[in-house]
Amino acid sequence: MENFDPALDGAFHALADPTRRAVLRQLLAGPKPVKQLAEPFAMGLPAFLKHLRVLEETGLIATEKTGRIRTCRIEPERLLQAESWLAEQRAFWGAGADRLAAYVENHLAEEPNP
Amino acid sequence: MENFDPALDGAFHALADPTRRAVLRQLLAGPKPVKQLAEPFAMGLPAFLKHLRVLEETGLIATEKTGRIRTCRIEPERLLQAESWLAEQRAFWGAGADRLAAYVENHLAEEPNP
DNA sequence: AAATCAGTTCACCACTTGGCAAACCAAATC
DNA sequence: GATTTGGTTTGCCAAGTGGTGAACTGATTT
Repeated sequence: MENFDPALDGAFHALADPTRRAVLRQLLAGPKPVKQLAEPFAMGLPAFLKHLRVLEETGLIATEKTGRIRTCRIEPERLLQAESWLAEQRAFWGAGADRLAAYVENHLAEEPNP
Repeated sequence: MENFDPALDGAFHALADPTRRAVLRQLLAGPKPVKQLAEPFAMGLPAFLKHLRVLEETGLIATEKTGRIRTCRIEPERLLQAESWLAEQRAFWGAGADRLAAYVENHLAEEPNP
């Protein structure tokens, strides 16, 4: 029932950028320092740091600075929250019988694009 | 490996707005005309139509106009695509053993002795 | 035919986003 | 102690977003 959940807003907004999704992908393999994370992207560090800050403020990653390097690690809770919202919606449109019938009628006759 | 998928960009961007998420919730119960969809929200129709267009261009909903009323219905494919991306990431960070250990250490008060 | 109703379009506005360059700070390194 | 290295801050800019009000179109009702 939490339609106005700011955490969801932030999580989906953060995920809407390919750079940020790629950062999350990199962090799946384990924590990494900022510069190593930034390497694959064709942009300056300031721009990249903005993306990191978005991810951190949203709670999708956490960072810690030791010495002069800042290490980033993934923070799975928000990711799980976003996924569970989507799963909840899916469960819902699976629930209505007529809704399901309409879906079948409209989509099963054609070839869906994967 | 499709990090630069514009469809995902659009889907997550569309989901980042509470109004649009609420519209999707309403449509889970079945197709609805525009005005009925717009009723719960404290905004004019032009602003609401912009949200609907975002949802439609992203492929999250489909609309059809008969007479003077436009009926909207949900289009589950994009939703599934977004959810499966998240599920994929979750599967990944479940894969790394040290990553999993760090997660347990940081978030669970239990002892993960395998 | 006139009035209403459901959308639509248009012009405009405040605010955010995503990028840049340049200067700056602190920690390693030479 | 001078220099590189990793990160940060500060302005700045073009483009996009989310909203408004007013005018308009076309279908329905009276």
